[in-house]
Amino acid sequence: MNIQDVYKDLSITTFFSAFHRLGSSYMSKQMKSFNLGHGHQQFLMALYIEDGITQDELTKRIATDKVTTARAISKLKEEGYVLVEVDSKDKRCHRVMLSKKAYDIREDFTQAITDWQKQLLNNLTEEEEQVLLRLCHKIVEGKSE
Amino acid sequence: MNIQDVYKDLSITTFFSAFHRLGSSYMSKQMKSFNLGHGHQQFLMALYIEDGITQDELTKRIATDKVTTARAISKLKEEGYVLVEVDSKDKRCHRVMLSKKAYDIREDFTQAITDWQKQLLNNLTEEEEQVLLRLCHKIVEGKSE
DNA sequence: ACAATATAGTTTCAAATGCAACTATTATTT
DNA sequence: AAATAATAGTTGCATTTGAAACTATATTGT
Repeated sequence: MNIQDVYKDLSITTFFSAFHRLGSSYMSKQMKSFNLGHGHQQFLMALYIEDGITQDELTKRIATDKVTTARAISKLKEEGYVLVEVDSKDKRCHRVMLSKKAYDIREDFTQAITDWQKQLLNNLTEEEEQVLLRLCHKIVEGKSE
Repeated sequence: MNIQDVYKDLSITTFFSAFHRLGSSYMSKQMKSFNLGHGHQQFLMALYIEDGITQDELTKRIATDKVTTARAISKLKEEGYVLVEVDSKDKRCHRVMLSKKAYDIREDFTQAITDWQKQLLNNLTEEEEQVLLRLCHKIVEGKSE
């Protein structure tokens, strides 16, 4: 039984899970230098994209649980990467702001993600990579209405 | 800031993690009727594709940790879905065989996976879905040499 | 043949994650 | 305006998961 046969019936779910695990493992090591775990990566990324959003917005964008967000932000605060501030208009909302320290590591951090992506997708052409990203976007767009 | 902008800079890693989480959550509920968790799904799937492979082979195909495999198989055995047998030639290897019970649930089980896939990819055309699957295969092929 | 190395699997421990129940604040209904 | 419902976040508990160290068997090198 060759390798194509082995994977031929695997579902999308299995692929995504495998890619997630491989990425977690890789990023765990990379994030150690920032004193963070692989799970924090997405939160930093989302905040680089839009600084100052609330925990609830983070939860929605990352498609995770609010508990996970709360704990991730708590850790990021503890490590000095973010500041948390209660919204003046709606006191239920906590706004998360990136610190200087967070911007200081931005380049190294995004490089680590880029490196991982390159490694994971090394078998794809530039064009295929773009197609894959576009399909991912399209999947997400279908969910966010 | 509209939804496209929000996701426009997200990396492949973030997408895969989100898809994995969404799938885990969905499959957790589905797997309850089999007395299993979402993590067992991939092991059953791999065994339906090739019955009687060793734990080590399972670990490699699912791209997980051997600890995770050991525990998953232990649970599947406990629930009567598999039988484990020490290889006669190499006593280090444990071969995992599907039971009748495993084949009995096969249809319902694969249906659950199909349903999830449909739900996740509902925004994609049939053709796009095929492209996505093909790209996933290609990514994996690059890893397995 | 024996020592060193590699491989398959298990055990132990620590970290990540999710669900349910909770508090605090805001919005809606009557 | 008071009661009810909805929303944002937190806490506690249980489950899942992975890394490191371990045991048992097999392979390799001399």
